Amino acid sequence: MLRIAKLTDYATVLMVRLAREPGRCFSAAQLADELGVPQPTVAKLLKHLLRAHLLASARGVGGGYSLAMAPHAISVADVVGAIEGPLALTECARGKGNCSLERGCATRANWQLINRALQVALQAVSLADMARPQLQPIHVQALQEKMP
Amino acid sequence: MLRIAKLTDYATVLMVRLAREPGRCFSAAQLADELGVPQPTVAKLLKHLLRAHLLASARGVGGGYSLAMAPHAISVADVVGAIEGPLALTECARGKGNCSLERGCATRANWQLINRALQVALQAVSLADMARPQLQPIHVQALQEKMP
DNA sequence: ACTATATAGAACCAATGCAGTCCTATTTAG
DNA sequence: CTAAATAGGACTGCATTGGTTCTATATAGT
Repeated sequence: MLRIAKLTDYATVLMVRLAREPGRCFSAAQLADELGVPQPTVAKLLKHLLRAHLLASARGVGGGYSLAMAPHAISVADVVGAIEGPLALTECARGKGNCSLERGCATRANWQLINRALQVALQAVSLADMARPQLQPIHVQALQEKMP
Repeated sequence: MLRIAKLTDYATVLMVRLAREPGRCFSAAQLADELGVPQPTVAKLLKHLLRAHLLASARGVGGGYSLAMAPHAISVADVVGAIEGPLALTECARGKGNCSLERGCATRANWQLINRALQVALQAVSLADMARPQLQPIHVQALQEKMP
């Protein structure tokens, strides 16, 4: 398992579609029709992505959504984060010790490192990359430099 | 989000505990008591881990569980896989196209690569590593060689 | 042989979270 | 002024998960 939510999956597909024509403005109905996903669901996702500042919107007739940044400046991590919130594999990985195991739980610090590795992996892939038919192998090297 | 299940978290804590004394045999009650997790829950997890061949068991009086392999030979990916099943971030990542987007979904192949990167990251960390107080930074380099 | 202590495996229940819908503003081009 | 859009909620049915319980089986010690 360890799967992302289905809605998050849709969101990435949406974003990749937008990334193929970065300037253009798409209405929710248009995207829903094109991707074969129900219109209300698409609309909801677009709102979420907007609030995360990944999209720009235009209201009224002829309005719609477009990318807020260049495709290469938006990562998969951004999209996942916008829909699912901050990445936290384990309960304790997001601070606030509501972990019943607290004392003697030596695995915590290690989970945070794994967490970080995952995040770096998702950040390494941009929408521009995803829009390409076949991505280059992901290079999560040099993790040390990115570590605090 | 993108979190592992709470039970999976428990499972790793259990396995790390066993990894600290690889030879020793622990009963479910013993582990439950030591970790502060309800006994039935611990028992269930141990059964799952057993079926995945990560543990060996001994029935009867004085019985219990112990690691089936050396701590360095069991990875976090093994433990996660034993509890949550095979890793598949997206619906389409696990074959069988029950993905409504099918046609024109160029993101699929790319998700599979991300998937793979994650798996490699989890496989790179063993129970022996987790048992250490502070893990070395994860090196998911040379991903190409591991790719088919 | 009998009993206490374990695991083996399955069935079961409650609750949380998620996918999806709907409704009511608000904005804007024509 | 109207039609076409987004903005932002609230709401609901369902699936998954966390957790329990029950029965069967194996084994060490007496």
